[in-house]
Amino acid sequence: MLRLSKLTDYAVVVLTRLDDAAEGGVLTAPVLAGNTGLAEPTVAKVLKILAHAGLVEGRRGALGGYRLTRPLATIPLIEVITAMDGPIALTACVDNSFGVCESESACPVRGRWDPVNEAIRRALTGISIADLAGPPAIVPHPEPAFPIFAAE
Amino acid sequence: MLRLSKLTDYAVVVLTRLDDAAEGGVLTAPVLAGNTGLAEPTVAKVLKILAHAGLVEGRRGALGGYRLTRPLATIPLIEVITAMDGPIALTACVDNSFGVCESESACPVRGRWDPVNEAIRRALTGISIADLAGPPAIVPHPEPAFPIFAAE
DNA sequence: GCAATTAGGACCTTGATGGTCCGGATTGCA
DNA sequence: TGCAATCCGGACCATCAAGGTCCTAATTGC
Repeated sequence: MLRLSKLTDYAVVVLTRLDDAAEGGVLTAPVLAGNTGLAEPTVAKVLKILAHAGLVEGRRGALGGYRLTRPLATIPLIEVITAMDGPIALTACVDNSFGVCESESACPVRGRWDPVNEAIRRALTGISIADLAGPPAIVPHPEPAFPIFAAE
Repeated sequence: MLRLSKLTDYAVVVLTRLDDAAEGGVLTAPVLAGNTGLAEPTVAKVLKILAHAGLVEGRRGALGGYRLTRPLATIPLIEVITAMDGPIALTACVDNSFGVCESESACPVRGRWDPVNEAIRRALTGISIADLAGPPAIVPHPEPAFPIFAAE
């Protein structure tokens, strides 16, 4: 299905809700769970991963919570996907690990998936989380030119 | 990981190998299995799905086999992915089926994934199977302009 | 009639994903 | 100083779809 994980979907929702916090304020995992309608342990898991990626910042103790480290408009979608799902890699043969594919010698598309991955990577880089959460009006993207096969 | 299924990967390999057949000739599943290094039942499965999608044509009986219905250059990658994996849909909330998501009322990104799916869809439409199997030299794509957020 | 081949589907196994839970560390407050 | 709230890190298990195999028809050529 070429789908991304639910955790990534949750992450986008949580990030947009986290944006509702007052300036400099923090939101706790239970509060975010309530706001999003997601289960609290799940939200906590998402926040931990996002914190590990540096997208959010956790503060412990009483009056602790999470807050964004950057405005949503400066967070490209691919960064969230990479944080939650790992690097974009449509197939297993994208890395240069030889010897793992038994069809290696006969495979005619070996190494050819890279441009595809790159094309998708660029598409996801050009969309910010703010674009997903923003007002209904679509904001034209500042980088309209999009050559699929750039010079390698 | 944002990966597509192995079957799709196999499909691309099989299609490129199928292109080796002589003009008008056919290749049988066992032969293709030998050429690709994949298991014969797996190749047969892939071919059946591709035949159902109209990308290849099967001929039964003795001297039967499969052949391409179109040149590889005219088959966009997305067509193979759609045939093998189903339609591109990064998240479950892309269709307009209301009432299935318990967080529906609180979800701030509802319906906002469509542009993302569309962006990826375009990226994959601009790449043909021939591009994946072709010579190392990258062929510049005839449709370089790629507005992420087109007017809706 | 027989062999070769595709067509269609059932079946089982395996791995990743989704989701939950627990103990420990940190912080603020009484 | 003790306590409560909260994040942090990881382990754990259930579920589900993907991967892969196999079997039985249907078709075709010799």
